[in-house]
Amino acid sequence: MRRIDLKNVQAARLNTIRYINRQIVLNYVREREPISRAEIARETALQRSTISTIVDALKIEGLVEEIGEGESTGGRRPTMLRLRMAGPVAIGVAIRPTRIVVATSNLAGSVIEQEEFPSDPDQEKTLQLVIESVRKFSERNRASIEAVGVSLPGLVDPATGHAIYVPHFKWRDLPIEQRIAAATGLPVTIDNDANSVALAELWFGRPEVTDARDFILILVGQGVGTGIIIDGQVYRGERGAAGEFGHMIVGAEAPVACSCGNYDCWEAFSSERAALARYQKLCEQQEPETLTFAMLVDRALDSEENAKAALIETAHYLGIGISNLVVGFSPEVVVVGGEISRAWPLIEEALSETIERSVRRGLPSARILPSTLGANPSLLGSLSLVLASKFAAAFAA
Amino acid sequence: MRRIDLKNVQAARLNTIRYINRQIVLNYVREREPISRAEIARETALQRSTISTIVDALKIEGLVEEIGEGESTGGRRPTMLRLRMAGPVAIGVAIRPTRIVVATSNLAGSVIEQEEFPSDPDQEKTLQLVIESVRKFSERNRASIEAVGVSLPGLVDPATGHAIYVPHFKWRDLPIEQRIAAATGLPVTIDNDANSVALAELWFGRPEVTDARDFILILVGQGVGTGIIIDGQVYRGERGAAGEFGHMIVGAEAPVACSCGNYDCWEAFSSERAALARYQKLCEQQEPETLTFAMLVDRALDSEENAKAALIETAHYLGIGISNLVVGFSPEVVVVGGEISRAWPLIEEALSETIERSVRRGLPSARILPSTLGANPSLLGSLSLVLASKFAAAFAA
DNA sequence: AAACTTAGTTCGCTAAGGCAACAAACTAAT
DNA sequence: ATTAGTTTGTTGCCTTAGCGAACTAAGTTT
Repeated sequence: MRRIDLKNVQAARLNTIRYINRQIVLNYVREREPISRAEIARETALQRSTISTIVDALKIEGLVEEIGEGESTGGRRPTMLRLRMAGPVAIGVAIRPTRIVVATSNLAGSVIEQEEFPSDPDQEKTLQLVIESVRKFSERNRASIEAVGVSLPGLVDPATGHAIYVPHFKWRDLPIEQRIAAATGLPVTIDNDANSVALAELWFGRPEVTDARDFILILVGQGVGTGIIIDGQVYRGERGAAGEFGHMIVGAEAPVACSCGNYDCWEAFSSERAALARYQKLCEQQEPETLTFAMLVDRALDSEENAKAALIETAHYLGIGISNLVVGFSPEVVVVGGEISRAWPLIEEALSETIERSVRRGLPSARILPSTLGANPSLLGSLSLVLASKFAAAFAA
Repeated sequence: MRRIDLKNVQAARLNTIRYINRQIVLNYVREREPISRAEIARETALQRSTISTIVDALKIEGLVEEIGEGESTGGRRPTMLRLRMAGPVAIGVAIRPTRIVVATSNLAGSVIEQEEFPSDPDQEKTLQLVIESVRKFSERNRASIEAVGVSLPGLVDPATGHAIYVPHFKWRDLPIEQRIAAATGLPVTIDNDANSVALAELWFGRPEVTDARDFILILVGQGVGTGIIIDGQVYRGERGAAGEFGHMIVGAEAPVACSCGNYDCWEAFSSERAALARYQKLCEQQEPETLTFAMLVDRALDSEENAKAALIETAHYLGIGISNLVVGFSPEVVVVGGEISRAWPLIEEALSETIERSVRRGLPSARILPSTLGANPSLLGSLSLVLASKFAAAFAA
């Protein structure tokens, strides 16, 4: 029941019907593999002959492959289908404050080759490092690589391909999409890291998340980012500014300054930097500046009291912001991503406690879950920018 | 770029293509009337022959009519089309705390006949009054009336057709959709009043609003309701609980109790009841209990100082809640509806002042506009429940 | 008056799903 | 072991609906 947007709508052509059904069949193969033609026909109520024609086309395109026969249920045994596993199809570039990760993956999102290197303070040098790495992977897999996805820790306009403002690198209005596309000859998609990770959760997360049509991802890192999924797509709001919840005011006198310079933003209370600052303060005797957040989590998991206290206080503030979002969106799920999710057993209680406070008279409360995307969520996010576009619906209304 | 929901998706059939194009053509006629077949063909890039076939079908269905010829642009003069104006097609029922309005309208949402009567404290009697009124209109327009829309001031589950909880009437889990449908033999759609009014703004509001894909409607009445439009559709969240922003905590010691009994909800600070309580307090000498909010607005417009002060303080709290929502959703527009919008010149400053406070570093701020739906927004809302379903896209992904 | 233009219709063509029939391959009962 | 019944996948003809070209109607411009 969506209002048709006449400015963007595409009328249906004769091939539209085939395109729609092709995407549906492709998604059945992706989500229910291994699956037979006959079962897809039963589920979609399309004719078996129609499914066969579509599967033939998907096989020729290299998206789907047959993997032998399944069990008989009283008749001829079905031919089982799955996504084609071999061959890298996407390159993902995760630009993070200190380190940059570039990798190739197959259709299912499994990483095939991966490379990691530190960023350079100089904008041009960092960009050149990225371009060289992408070019290397692309040349090694001529023909099979179709596109590049790039995730950035900052404000991004995916429509124009410009990085509007990336605090850590002090990038302003950098046309990074065009730069990489021109240098590699490949199509490039860029997005904010939180949006990318939200997309990765939507397509490659645990079932509770991928089954949800509406959820919110909180990405805790140097800052705090949010990615909002509504009706199975990233919600951007006007000028892509939705998701800038990191700058919600949740108090005063935060332990560190926000990336925007203020001391009252949610990010200044809940980021990895905030947790580290709390730990430094608790320890009094000076901890070295080189202490990373990963090390802090390790110490907390080793039951070091100060480390645990710093994390729990950070989780408390994280919870305050989450409760604001839950009241607003009534999402099915809230996913917390970033290094902090490794410490889930320690912080879970502090998180849910704060959120319970905001549960009001019978309104459903969302489930709070840690991310399951592993050590490099923003890499999977950047890959998702490419992979999701192959499976998503780009049709109608 | 939406993820396909395999549990709800409908595969495309041969007639899907026709249905999609039919809805597109219908919406061109609605939004751009008067318009010719040839112009629709140019805009959609469909063949003139295709448009002609579709328009013929729409004429036979009684949705579209010809209204003579337009101006020549150097060749044969075009035949202009518009929505069929004659004949009521929808019945709308706006159930409000004190009065109930029932009306018929044509396809364009113009009210044709209208009836208003007070509600009865008894649940069954009120329901019987509504059913009798609907039946009268329906019998008077045999054949042409297609469906009934009902808007309610409370928690509603449009999926099951139950009024979950309507505070003013103390209705709990009332299957009102089935009751009216059974008694009148017509299809019935129900929804929350704020959602219905948001839908009316989306389809029948001023251009700044109907052109927006994302906006928020704030409906100020006995309570404060919110309707959220995202990507041209009502966002409901899990179990339809999105839009219950009225229960956001924005302070303590509100002038009146919220419908939920608490004194810290946004609704308790910003509703018509809150404004009346403020006025009573300012006047000290007892104002009669029968003073309505409409009278308060009239007095304020007559420059009575106490009335103005009560409204401005109410607007101040209204603004606090709105700024929370703006930060979260980054909508293009926020529309304020209800009696209070009549006092716009008085409250505009108080509203925008509060909202400016929350505008952070370059993030776009939404435009705040009064509703233009007239004296009975929830009536137009209930009619929209029927009319929108005729024009909306119910296809694909 | 002749040459263009634009609008709307007619008619055969093509793409793609529907449907029925059929062969292949299996299970289960006699 | 034979026969009957199921399930899968394919083949070929039918129908739907957009495409495109040709045609008529009705205007404007030179």
